[in-house]
Amino acid sequence: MGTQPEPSSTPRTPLNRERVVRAAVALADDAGLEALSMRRLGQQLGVEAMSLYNHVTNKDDLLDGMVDVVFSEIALPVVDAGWRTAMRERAASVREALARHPWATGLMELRMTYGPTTLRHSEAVLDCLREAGFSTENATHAYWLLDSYIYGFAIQEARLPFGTPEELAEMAESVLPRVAATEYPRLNEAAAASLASGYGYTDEFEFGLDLILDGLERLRSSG
Amino acid sequence: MGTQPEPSSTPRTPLNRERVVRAAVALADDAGLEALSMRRLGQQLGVEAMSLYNHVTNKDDLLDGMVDVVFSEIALPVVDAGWRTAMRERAASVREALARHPWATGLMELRMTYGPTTLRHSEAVLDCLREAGFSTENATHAYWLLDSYIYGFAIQEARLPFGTPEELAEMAESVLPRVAATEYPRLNEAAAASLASGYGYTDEFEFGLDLILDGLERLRSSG
DNA sequence: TAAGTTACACATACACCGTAAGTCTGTCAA
DNA sequence: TTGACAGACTTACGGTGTATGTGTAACTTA
Repeated sequence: MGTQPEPSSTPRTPLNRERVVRAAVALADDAGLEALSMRRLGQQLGVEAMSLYNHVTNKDDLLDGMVDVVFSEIALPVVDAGWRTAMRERAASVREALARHPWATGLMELRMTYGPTTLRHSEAVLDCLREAGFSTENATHAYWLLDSYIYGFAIQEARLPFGTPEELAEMAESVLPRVAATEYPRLNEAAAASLASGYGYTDEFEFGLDLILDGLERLRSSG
Repeated sequence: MGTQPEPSSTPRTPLNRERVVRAAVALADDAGLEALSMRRLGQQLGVEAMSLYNHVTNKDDLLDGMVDVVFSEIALPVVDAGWRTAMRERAASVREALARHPWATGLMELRMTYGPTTLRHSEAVLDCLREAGFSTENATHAYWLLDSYIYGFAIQEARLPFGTPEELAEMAESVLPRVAATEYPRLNEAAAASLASGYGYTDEFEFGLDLILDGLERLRSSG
């Protein structure tokens, strides 16, 4: 091979779109979306900002790619297991993905990605419901309802500052007494009850999910 | 009164926080949130950008104020009418407010406003549910469930590009044939059905809402 | 009425942003 | 060897939020 290339001084790993997008996701994950600038991302990759534009047409394009990464982490529903567990698992999968990347909920609203990932996912969900006996209309209803609930829950979860029950307790102890008591008795009552029964987002999420699934089951078997 | 002030050359209306925030809301409403810059907002008010900082500590503070405006447009639940209609009307009110200001959903995630507006609202909702016979725990569940659904629905509604059935039809005609048919039969099927029955967001919203309210009613009367 | 204080619009300046445009360099094909 | 080309680099422009300092008109107090 004659003279080995012998990467004289810079052993540069060959940047590409995949690497750029993944680095962006990582950066947003642990520094927040507002910290994601082209210059800083370039820095993270050992490269000037403008070099990124060889692999990404735009910052918007980059953000689209990031959303796509998140969506690709969502498991497709498995029809064989029955529609109900399929929907339960899908819901959990979506929630986990959005919790893993809290910035994602903020992005989804703007960019609406009718890319193959999204389309395939929608198709799979609808197919699962139709196979289970839902009419076309009811399958659509069910999809809207479930997705609305899941996204809405994810947003609220991302918005609240406490992830663990301990954080919740700490927060409640410091904030509530000042605010509430006489003026907000119901809020106080609810907070106290939540504290008493080691409150957790997962339980809360599943409560609502099951209520919805119960309603959908009734819909399925009756119509 | 001697010499009337007689605003010699500049009859400046006396800027204040209220006016600044309202102008920001108006600007975001019809030019989009990304068009809202301090300079442009100042221009809109006939003032230099820096002058705004006499009434607003921050851009974040401004955004908080905007969110507060939106929340203040949401009607408090009226207990007398019964919990179900109270919750229905509240849901409609929230959805309308968020649809009026599509940028609001994008903001809510970040800033979490435990201001008096929000607290009072939460208190009223919880009180309504408790008065209707829900246990403390179930009232909390119900609140989470309803809010998640409403917010999630609002986001999806804001994300989709077609507001009217006509726009939907137009969109479907242009996009679907290219995408779907053999590869995405269920999506096609659903789209066709939606087109056939003059599809509308309000109907979709109320379907899910009623299903949830039914579930909650069962919860209330059983436990 | 005079002096002092305050409120608030303004101008300037800085660091950072996304990105258009052009240049330099290393690799591979002919 | 040479030519093409991919891709990283440099420079520059107009935009952003906002720290800092100045000027002025309106109120307060003596």
